[in-house]
Amino acid sequence: MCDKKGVYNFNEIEKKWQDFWQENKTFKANDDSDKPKYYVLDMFPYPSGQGLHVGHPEGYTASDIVARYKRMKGFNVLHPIGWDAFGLPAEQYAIQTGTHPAETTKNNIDNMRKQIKSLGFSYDWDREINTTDPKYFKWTQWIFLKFFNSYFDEEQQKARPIDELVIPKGLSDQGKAEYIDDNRLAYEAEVAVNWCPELGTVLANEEVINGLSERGDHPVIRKPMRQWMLRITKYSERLLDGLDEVDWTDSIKKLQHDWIGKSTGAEVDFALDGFDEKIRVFTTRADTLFGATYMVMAPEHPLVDKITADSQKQAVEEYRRTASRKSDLDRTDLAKEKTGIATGAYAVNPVNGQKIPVWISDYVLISYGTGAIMAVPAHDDRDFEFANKFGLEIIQVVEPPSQQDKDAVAKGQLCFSGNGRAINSGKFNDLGTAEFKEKIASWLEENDLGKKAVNYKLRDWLFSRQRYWGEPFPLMHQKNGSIIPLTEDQLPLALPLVKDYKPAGSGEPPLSNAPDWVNVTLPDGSKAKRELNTMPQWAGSCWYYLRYIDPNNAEIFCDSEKEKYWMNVDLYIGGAEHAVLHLLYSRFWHKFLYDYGYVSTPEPFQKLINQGMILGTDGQKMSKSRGNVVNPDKVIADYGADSMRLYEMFMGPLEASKPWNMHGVEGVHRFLQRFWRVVIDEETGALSQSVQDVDADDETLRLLHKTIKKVGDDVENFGFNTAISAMMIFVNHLVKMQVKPKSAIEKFVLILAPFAPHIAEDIWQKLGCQTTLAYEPWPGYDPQFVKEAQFELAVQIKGKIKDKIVVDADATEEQIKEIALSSEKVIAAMGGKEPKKVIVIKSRLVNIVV
RNA sequence: GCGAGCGUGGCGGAACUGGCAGACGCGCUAGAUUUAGGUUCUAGUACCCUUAGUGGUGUGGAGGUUCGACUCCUCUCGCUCGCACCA
Repeated sequence: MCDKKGVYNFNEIEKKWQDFWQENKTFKANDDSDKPKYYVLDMFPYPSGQGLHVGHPEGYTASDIVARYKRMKGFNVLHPIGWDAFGLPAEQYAIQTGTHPAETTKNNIDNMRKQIKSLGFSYDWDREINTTDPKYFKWTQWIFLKFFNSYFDEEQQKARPIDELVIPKGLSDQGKAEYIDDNRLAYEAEVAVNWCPELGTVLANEEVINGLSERGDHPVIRKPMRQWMLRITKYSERLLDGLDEVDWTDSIKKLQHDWIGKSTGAEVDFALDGFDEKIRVFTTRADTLFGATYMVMAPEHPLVDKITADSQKQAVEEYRRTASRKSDLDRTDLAKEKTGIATGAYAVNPVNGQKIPVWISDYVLISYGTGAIMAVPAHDDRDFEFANKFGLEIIQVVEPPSQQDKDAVAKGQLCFSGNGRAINSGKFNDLGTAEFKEKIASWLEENDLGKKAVNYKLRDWLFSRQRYWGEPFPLMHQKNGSIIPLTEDQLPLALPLVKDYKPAGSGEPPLSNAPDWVNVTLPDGSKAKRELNTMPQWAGSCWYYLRYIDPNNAEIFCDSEKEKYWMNVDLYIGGAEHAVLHLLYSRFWHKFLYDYGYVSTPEPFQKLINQGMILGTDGQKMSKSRGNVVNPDKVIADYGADSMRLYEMFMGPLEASKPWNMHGVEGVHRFLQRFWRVVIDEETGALSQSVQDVDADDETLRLLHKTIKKVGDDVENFGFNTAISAMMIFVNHLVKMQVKPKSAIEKFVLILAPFAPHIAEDIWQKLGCQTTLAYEPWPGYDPQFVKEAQFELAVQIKGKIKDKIVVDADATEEQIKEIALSSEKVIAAMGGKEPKKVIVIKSRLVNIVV
């Protein structure tokens, strides 16, 4: 084998073409082109020390096939890649070894870039970006400052400069400043965070598992800390509406829809017996007001202190202390029984003047609605459970439609939360649920007791992290507490060098270890301190797709003419794990930039595809501990990048999870090898003698055209596995032929090229073509050849196949019927009976009913 | 608990809009080439039965609609993934 000159030497071929593409900048996207544009984007990777795993190339291969296909279809294609390079692992490594995260990151990027290049993806490498590059994060900081300097105009439903905010009259200077700060889209707030005393740091929700830290299993508690927040909730409605405009799967849309969690209902004020204050509640079931038998406030509710009776003070205090120590996870653990304590205070039900007790319980969340509820135990499962536990009154006010439920609910044995007919509700009796809601809302409004209201589950975005390896906030704090943002010419604000990457024990972030950087003298001689928090990893990925459009612009994050040409992203491929957060955050930033006219489209990503997970050979998720991780470098070394790409696509549908199988790689490798041998003489490396300039026979021509159609259609629909299967069928046909028509092979090479570009380029060259095939037009097909000349007609009697007859494709229904009925086998099978009904499906089958 | 998705040979998977289930690949069996293994090539391969047929059964299970169901409807079982007290 080794002495033959012309064997399929994939290592050599792949290196040769990767070098060629790089030297010739084959895939450089042109900003100034008459061609229609196509922007195909991959979710950029975090450059980890582990390097690439086989999951990465799945999405990247799919997008690369589309990119290459679209180029051949005459599109000007933008297909970029970069690095989402801020993040915790490099920082942890720095804590352990003292290596600067920038160095670790650079090494990891160099390694992964090499790996990615070895797969032959058609990226425009001149547009490579890196979120940790100061030239990049300058603009992340710049966008943050825009948020800081903006407010949300409710009337226009859009962001506007903070200077244009109308400030209420009669405020003191301090009051004005506070009013402004309260309206900024980036604001500071004291919020409860996951604090891990053992690690001395704050953790993200995802890093807390069952109340313990993911790393090291240390206890995590809730602790209020000053944090930066982004007011994403102002965009709830627009983020919801925008989902109608994009071409995403229903399941992803639903995920985002539910995450935003819009619910419409009413706010109702309950007077407090003996106090001037009122308790305001939010409810979606104002029609059950007559059944409200008690109230519950969140333990953190500001009224609790005021209204608690002296006799309950101690118990209430203790309950609040316990609740505050619980993590969110503990609090939401359904397995736990409901807890709570009465405050000793009473509220008055506005519809009937009934005095009802006020309790506190941690099943009511301070962060949703008004932080207090009216409890209707007969018609709310949670209230039902609570009332039963503490012996509170249950009054039925809705009659269920089903007789069975009716009795159980009446006896107080069952809670019914569906719609029904109103009872025990005074003048509202007999109303249906929907109608009741309307009527009671108007009644509340007329009597100044409440109004219609909308609530969202979506919370403002906690945007600061107590970490080193992130974008510094471009802000300074003065002694008097006021905040001075940096000006645009002061950006980027780079990270300082520190000796110690650990957070200070007090919870001060690692940046406090760089006093020279932290302490600033302002032009007027006064002192200020820089913000010590950094931004979360999501920040850089919120807008990276815009930077690819204009990666080196020093004046603006993206030139608006170029933005208008390239946006929006036509196809976005990435993992489903980002279905909510990344995609929601970047849509939010995009809409914000849209408000200022920096981007021209309301949504960034038109079409979204989530590739499925690649599992280990054992069908389990790949992990180091299971020892089932497949190394892509090894696969490429053994079988080549083309085989790797082909196998990743051949495994199954792109969006499905599927297990890896090394024999499968061998299978597609054999396919490439077989094709190679069809065309190339293995002894000499020249074109095989059997490839000749002859006309293709009818069968070959039909198969070729059918294959061209099938592969093109499948690429358009992301059915890469079936496209490959069609190409295998074609090659199997070629193998059988003594003389192979060169013209057919030329066309076939072109459709293979997006999938296995190296071998295709090489064969293209051996066929005598001088230059790269990357911009050769995608071959067309002739519809007349796609149809078969004849087909095999299946003849069924009562749905069972009795005969198969070859029939001309242009036979009429009558002719087909006749042919079928005159078949000997059919006549025999009918046994002399007369056909009752004959169903003819053209070009498929005939079904005879007797 | 709620929501979404999925169940097809030994395995990964195909099957257009209700029209021949199992394309393509893996694996396996037999044969050819080879000193042998591997490679390559040829033939076969859903299951069951028998005298190998013009046979029976088959798309998680049970019903239904239809001339005809992997496909549509109802119920049910199993798996996977989200969400998880949002009033």
